[in-house]
Parts: sequence; structure tokens; C-alpha cells
Amino acid sequence: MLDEVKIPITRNGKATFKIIVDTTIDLFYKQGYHKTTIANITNSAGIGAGTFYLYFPNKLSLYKYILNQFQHEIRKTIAEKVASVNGRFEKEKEGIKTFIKYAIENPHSYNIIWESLYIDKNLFIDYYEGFARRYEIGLTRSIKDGEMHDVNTELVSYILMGVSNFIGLKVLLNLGRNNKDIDKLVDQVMDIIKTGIFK
Amino acid sequence: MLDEVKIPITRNGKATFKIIVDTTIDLFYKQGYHKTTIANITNSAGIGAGTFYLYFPNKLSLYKYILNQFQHEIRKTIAEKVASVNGRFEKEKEGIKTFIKYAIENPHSYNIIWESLYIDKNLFIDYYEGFARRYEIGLTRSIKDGEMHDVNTELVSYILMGVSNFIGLKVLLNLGRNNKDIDKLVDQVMDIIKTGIFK
DNA sequence: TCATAACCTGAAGAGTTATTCAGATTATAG
DNA sequence: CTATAATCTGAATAACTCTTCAGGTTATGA
Repeated sequence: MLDEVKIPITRNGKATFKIIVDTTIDLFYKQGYHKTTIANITNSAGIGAGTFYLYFPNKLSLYKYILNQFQHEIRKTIAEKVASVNGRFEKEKEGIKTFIKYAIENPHSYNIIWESLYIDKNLFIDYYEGFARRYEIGLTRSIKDGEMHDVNTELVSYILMGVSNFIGLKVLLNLGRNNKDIDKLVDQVMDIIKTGIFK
Repeated sequence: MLDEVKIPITRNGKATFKIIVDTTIDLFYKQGYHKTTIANITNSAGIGAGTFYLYFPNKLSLYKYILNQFQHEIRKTIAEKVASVNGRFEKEKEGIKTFIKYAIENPHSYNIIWESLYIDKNLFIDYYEGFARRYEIGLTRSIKDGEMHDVNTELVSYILMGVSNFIGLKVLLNLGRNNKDIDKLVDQVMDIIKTGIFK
């Protein structure tokens, strides 16, 4: 998968590699994976058609490379933010908050990750199963610490991912109203998750 | 949009039209929109290449036709189910339950609707904004009836759509465990939505 | 400085796909 | 029975896309 990618050695090579990746992220975001052609990429990047194949055997391997980058970045961001907060409840809250904020601040990555379902289903499955498993660890600890009801942690993981993803979507696509103050929005979401909606 | 589609007049024409639509739903589900070619469709349907263009000017118009069909079907199904139940709280619960069950029982439609985001963003936006607005009407009534906390109805709409969609996804893609008893699964989800997850 | 590995190019070939259209068949109203 | 509208066909065309490769440039270690 990633070993198909040839990492450049010299400074020039690294610069070309980077411009390919950056240009492609932009094109995938704007046009989607399927509508983006190799010619689109090389033209936008201002390089010869053959140069692309110096580093990537095809479009899919480049997509996987980009997806992998985003995956690491998101997890790292959340892990760092959560570590800087004390108390189980606060950690849980910070994790959810960070994810939603990340989605809002990184529409490119958000969009490209979701598209994996229509590029290679297994990429999507791996991504979300991995995410859910990480969530479960935190949730299980929260229950032990008595800060959370004794819920089905797997189910709650998917519920939380669903909420985060759709709130991200709402803001990204500018759906509906209430999209001005992100902090306030996220606080409201957290309140609902905390206390439920029915009396 | 839909006026681009030529509706057949005779019995033969109607049969051909139907086989095109049914075959395409299957192909879109299995291969996705972009990987499905007109040749795929006409070969699988057992018709000449030109016959396709008798009814649809291109692949996109056929996609829109199918999306529209599913949209109506889902809304009709939910509306009927909700109408058969008494009491605001029960109605709300039945609506959510029906959606989740519908997604599980109709993986074709579920898959094809989500893909709209990567075919034409506006189709996706229209679909979910419409859905959210319908949700809000019910939620506003629930609050008036004192069965729901005084929540931001728009936000809750997106939260509920997120939950429903990801639970549907979990079951459809067979993510994680706990996928045997759908009724029990949905009940658990409803419980969490009702009382929240934090103490 | 110069040999060499790394890097770059874009024209060309092979393959794929959408779409048209002239000609044929079928169903049915009159 | 027959004129006519509806329906159907699939070869042909045009356009697009991926990928290769022979030939070129650039950077750098020795």
C-alpha cells in the first residue's frame, strides 16, 4: 500500500512530491476523487505527466497516502488535547470537542476521509473501526470512574462518531443556521449528549 | 431535472424503463455511481446501448430519478409509521426507530443517498436540509407538549440524523459486534438519546 | 570537474466510455 | 389490414484517460 510510494531523496524531489500531494488534496476536495484525473493533477501542479509516476504507481496509492496522513494527524491532535486536561469527564468532553473542531477547521481532510466509502469500502471500515475502538477505551474508563452511566460502549462510540460527523457536516456545508460561534455550538452539543433530550 | 426523463407510454416501454432503473440501482449499490458505466447498465439490463438514451439523457439524470424515488419512499414510510402511534413521545421514538430500521432493511437506498455528496453536493444538501426541517417540526411540538427539554431543535435534528446514520452504517457494514437483534439495538440507542451518557 | 544517480519531460499508444444515428421491429388506433 | 408512433438496435465516432518510454536536465559526491 504505502510501500508502492517512492519517497524522493533530494531537495528538488521532495519539493515535487509535496506539490503533487498538496495539489491533489485540493483537487480531491474540490472535485472529488473520481472526477480528478492524473492530467488534472500534473497540470495543476505544473509538472510533466510522467513525473507523477515517478512517485506514485496510480491515483489510488496517492489517495491512500493522503488518507493515512490525515488519520495520523487527527489522532495526534485529539490525543494531545485530551492529555492536557485533567479529570475523566473533562477528558471525554475535550475529545469530542476536539474532533468536532478539527472537522470544522480541516474540511479537506474531513471530506476526503468520508469519500473512502466510495473508493474502497475497506478503507472506510478500517478507519471507523479503529476510531471506535479508541473511543471505547476512554468510555470504559469513564464508566469505571463512575462518571458515566453503564452504557454499551461500542454503541456509544458509534453514536458519538455519528453526532460529531453530522455536526461537522452541518457547519462545513453551511446547513441550516447557528453556524457562527463554533465554541457555543459544541457546548450545546455536549450538553445534549450529557443530559439527553427527553424528560 | 426530472423532466429530462422520458416516461414510456406502452407496456413494452414501461417494462424496459423499469429494467433499466432496477438494474442500475443494483449496480450503483455494488460498484458505486462513478464506476458504473452506461455499457454496464445496458449489458446487465440486456438491452441495446442506444435504448438507454431513449429514456435518460445521461447517467446523472438517472441517478437523480432514483434518488428522488428513495426520498419519497423513506418519508412515506416514516410518516405512516409515526401516524399509527399515539402520544408525542411515542411518535418521536417511532420516527427514529423507523429510520434506523429502514436504513438496515434498505441498504441500497441508504448507500445511494449518501453517495450524493460525491456526485452533486447540492443533492446531498437538499436531502438533509429537507429531512432536518421535518424533524424540527416534530421536535418543536414535543417541547411544547413538555415531553422534551427545551433544546435547540435544529441542532438536535442533526444530532439525531447523525446517530441514525451511523447506527445504520454500523449494521450495514457489519462494523463491530452487537448486530444480531436490531430491535434491541434500536431500543438501546433510544435509551441513550433519552437519558444522556454522563452522570 | 565530471561521472552518476536522481529527476523530469511530453508525445504517443492502447484502452475505455459516452453518445449518435440510420435502419429495423413492434404495437395499436382507425 | 395498414399507417403511424413508439420502441429498439449496435456499429461507428469522437473524446477522454492512463501509462510508458526514449531522451533530456540537474545536483552532488568524489
